[in-house]
Amino acid sequence: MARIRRGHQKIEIKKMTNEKNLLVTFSKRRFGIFKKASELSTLCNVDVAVLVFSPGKKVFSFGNKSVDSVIQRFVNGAPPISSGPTGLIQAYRHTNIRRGLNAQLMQTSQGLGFDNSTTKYIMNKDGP
Amino acid sequence: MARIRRGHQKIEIKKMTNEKNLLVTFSKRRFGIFKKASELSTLCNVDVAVLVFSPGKKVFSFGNKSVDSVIQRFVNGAPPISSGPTGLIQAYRHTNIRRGLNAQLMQTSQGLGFDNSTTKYIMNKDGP
DNA sequence: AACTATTTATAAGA
DNA sequence: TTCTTATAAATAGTT
Repeated sequence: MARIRRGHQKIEIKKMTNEKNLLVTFSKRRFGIFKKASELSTLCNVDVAVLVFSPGKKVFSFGNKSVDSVIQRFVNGAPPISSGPTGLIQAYRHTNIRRGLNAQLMQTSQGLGFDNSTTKYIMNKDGP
Repeated sequence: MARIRRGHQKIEIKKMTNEKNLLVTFSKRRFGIFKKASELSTLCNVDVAVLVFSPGKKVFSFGNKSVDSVIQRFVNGAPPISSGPTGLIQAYRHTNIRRGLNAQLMQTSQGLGFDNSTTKYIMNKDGP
């Protein structure tokens, strides 16, 4: 058939309204991120973990090692606190203190719907 | 100058040997993943967290919310265990049980240096 | 699920 | 290290 192809358009980075497209896009992009994470891990010989919650509230994760070991390494800036009613939360606490500001700024950028071309991404960075 | 451009080549996905290139690539790709994660989060209105350890052993993280809140949501399949000498590890334990196989398979694929064109990515998936 | 036009990421270079 | 740009890779819309 002699149908003229209109080409594939770029999309705006904002919440997708079409639920069917959203689900397809979610799958494609989730796969894409996991692949990129895998490549980064291999190329640079570093540990990477990615956690993604689906629209259906399932959780998908990727890690070059087990996700749990990477998370544990992440949390390890804080020695595990093994008592108290909110033990797990407390275990994260002191890393939270150091990451708090950046985390907030990052969230703010997100909230404003930041723009590829001009906005700098603000990233958490923490280390020994 | 009349230098002929040789063009930019694709690279193999294996550990980079040139340390300088590795560091540049690490920075670029880390940024790329964080951007992708941000887009996924916005487009599909889902929670995402990414943890990356640098070659210099620093940890970089991205989350649409605070990384900690996303990790906590991830771990929440298991009620926090707040006692014992390895409290934090125990808190992860029962999610580990369900994710163990996939995590191992994924790691195996990594170890074999898997190939874009043929290998299927095996991803962790867990949910209620 | 598979196909392509287009957009986006990025390897190499400046 | 930050910018440029040619090529490779991801992906939006379609089939």
